[in-house]
Amino acid sequence: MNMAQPIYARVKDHIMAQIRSGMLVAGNRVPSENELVSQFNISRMTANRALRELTADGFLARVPGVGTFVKEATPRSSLLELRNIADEIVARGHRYSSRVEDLREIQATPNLIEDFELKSAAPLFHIAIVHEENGTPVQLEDRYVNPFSAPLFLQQNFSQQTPTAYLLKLLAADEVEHNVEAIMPDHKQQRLLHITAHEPCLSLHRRTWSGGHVVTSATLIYPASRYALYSRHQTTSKTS
Amino acid sequence: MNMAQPIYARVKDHIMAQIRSGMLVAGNRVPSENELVSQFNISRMTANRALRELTADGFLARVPGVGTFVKEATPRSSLLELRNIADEIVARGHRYSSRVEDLREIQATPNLIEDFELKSAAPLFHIAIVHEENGTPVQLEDRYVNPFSAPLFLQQNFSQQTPTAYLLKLLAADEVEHNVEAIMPDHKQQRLLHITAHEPCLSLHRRTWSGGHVVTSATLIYPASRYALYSRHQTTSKTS
DNA sequence: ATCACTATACTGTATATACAACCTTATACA
DNA sequence: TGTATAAGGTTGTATATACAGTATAGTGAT
Repeated sequence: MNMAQPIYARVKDHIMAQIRSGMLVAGNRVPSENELVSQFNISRMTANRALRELTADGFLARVPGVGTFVKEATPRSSLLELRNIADEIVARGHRYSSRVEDLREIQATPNLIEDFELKSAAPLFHIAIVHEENGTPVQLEDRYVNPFSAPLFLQQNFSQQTPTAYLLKLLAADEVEHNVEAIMPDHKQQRLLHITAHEPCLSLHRRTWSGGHVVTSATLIYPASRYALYSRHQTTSKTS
Repeated sequence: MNMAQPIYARVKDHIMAQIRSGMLVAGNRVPSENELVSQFNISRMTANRALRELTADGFLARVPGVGTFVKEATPRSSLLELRNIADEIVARGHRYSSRVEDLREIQATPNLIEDFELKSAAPLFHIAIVHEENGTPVQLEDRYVNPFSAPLFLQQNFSQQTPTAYLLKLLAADEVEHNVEAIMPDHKQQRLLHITAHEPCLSLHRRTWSGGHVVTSATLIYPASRYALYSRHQTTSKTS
């Protein structure tokens, strides 16, 4: 086979494209192995590999004797990694949108002076942006950025590209600090997230260093009913 | 095949056991597919599946024309390290105490069957324990344990040693999954944690694997006013 | 000594075939 | 009507075979 992509990968892409486009949603049945055999003129083992790998990736669920089905996409954000929420939403096959609520230069408050390890008040960039999944607000991002690290920050079009994506492209993160709390959002936050007064939220505060300086400090607020933070990783294998 | 475990899984276990025991360390070469064929009297496709899946799991790296090698285990730190809350409290110079609220064998519910990757209902061990710092409840631990992994779990004295400490001593964790949410605790949880009705809590759900099996599944509830999750770590490579 | 070629080992993919286990539905029988 | 049985579709696993692509070691000719 002298193809750019192996057949099983093309079958995987074909199914993922249908999931991402919304043609297949959670609970829907995907073609059986034999149906894929007829559809693509491939062998059953190739179809099996495509479905098996998508199952291992968590997108499908298989039931012996019954069929293969699209799994529920649980909205959750990766915890330890710096990932772009827009990518996460699109990867679930959902629609991403955002509203920029504020974007300007401000003067560092005492709290921010501490956050950015400054010696005295200095200008910082600030952005407030609401990230939406299928039109529903799922994250309120309140971010401050060091002007020396990203001098062109204010000129970016953040309806095209999230602040995270821009900063990741611009700078390599050397060090990351996370602090996670459960909070009751204030009135303004409730309004921006379209939630009621009694819904708790996750507050993820993250500082990122690059080249020994604090590049950005962000508070990400997730409504509890719509989002969770997730991580799964292997640990160093040691027996002693 | 009327075996308890499929052949490819046994080959995977065989290799993982060597990695865990230290017989194979990072950089070492593992047997080639044809060597596994001779060693186990299996077909090459079965050997291929074992090595391919271990590669997808991140334990091995394969180089066409050369061989298959044990990959460097990248320790991903911290927020979510398996730490013993008693040690943390003592490390702060405070007094640790605990109250065991429940400790017995139960039958797996559908949710637990999924959590533990079981095929059908089976017995599991359960413990509910409140951890206290200077007499104030700071964590409610609701944990289920696989009896095959820790058969003597129910006989332990958990006022002397936390479940986490016992399990860590008994088993090496290969993989850990975390899910963090903000919740409003129910009445029972409020009572156990001595908090009022309007205080949000962090809910940290953690599953731990050892030797390819889910060893334990725990939900840790922290009152927002008394605890936050924190991590700070260096990143070796740029995250995309 | 250098280069080209060959043999060999290894991974990667694809197919055809086979059998087991499981589930649902239809059918036959009591 | 109710129950057993059969049939067919589904996933899960295992094997034998084939060919392509890659890396390395060795061989031989120049």
